[in-house]
Amino acid sequence: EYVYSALISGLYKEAKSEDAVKLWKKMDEKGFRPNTVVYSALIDGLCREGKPDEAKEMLNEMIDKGCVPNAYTYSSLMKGFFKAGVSDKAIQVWEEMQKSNCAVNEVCYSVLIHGLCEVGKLKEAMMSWSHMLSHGCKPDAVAYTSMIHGFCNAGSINEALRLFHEMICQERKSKPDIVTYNILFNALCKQNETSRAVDLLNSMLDQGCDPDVVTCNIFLRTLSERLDPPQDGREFLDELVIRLFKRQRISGACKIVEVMLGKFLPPK
RNA sequence: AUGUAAAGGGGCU
Repeated sequence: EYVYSALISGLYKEAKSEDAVKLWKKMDEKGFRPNTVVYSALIDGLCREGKPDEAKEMLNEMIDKGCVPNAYTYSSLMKGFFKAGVSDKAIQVWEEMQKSNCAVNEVCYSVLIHGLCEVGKLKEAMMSWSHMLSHGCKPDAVAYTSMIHGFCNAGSINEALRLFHEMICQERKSKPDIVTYNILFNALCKQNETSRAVDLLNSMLDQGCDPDVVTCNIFLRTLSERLDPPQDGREFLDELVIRLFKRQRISGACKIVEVMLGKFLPPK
């Protein structure tokens, strides 16, 4: 099981689906009975390939054979249908999971909330958020960030910030990370609230979170598009490097220097 | 304590 699941998953991720299917057939010929993990790897692979309907058939097959789908299986399938633009079927999978005895976790909720937000169903996403809380499932950083992203895209930055402040007080697995911050930077910059974005950047540095290449791109873009006269961002990044260095954040500073070199913005 | 076969979030394109 361990080898087959790892191979199938890896082959699909490298876009070698023919090889994955060959392996699956070979496994079958050998009379090997795949378990939940192996089925889940195949279902996830089919979804990545854009074939969620085939993946759904495999779900039915595994159930017929007495194999019990779990949160991995259902979350992959939901994501697959969302990715294919068939959110109705994704929701059907969600409902099927609810009817099963499967323990729903924060990953399932993240996939659902992300998918709903992506098709503009913010209300439904918020209902899923409440559902998660009322069922005793604690949102982790990804779940929070998915909901925050949904609020930002709907223009509800204040709602997004309310969740963000909630995250700050949580335990480690629910603390905001660089992805959370980048989503907020992007939303604030796009609403011409650059100074609030810079304030948030400062508090991020205080929290011990290092900026990355996406952070740089977000700020460089606003500096060149929203500023009169436009800036190339070199000074901004130079200052960032210095501030990281002063805080002994050597690897964080190096990351920014690498970004600068990659953009032909020579650091001072 | 953490990690140890399969699933989830960010900018530009």
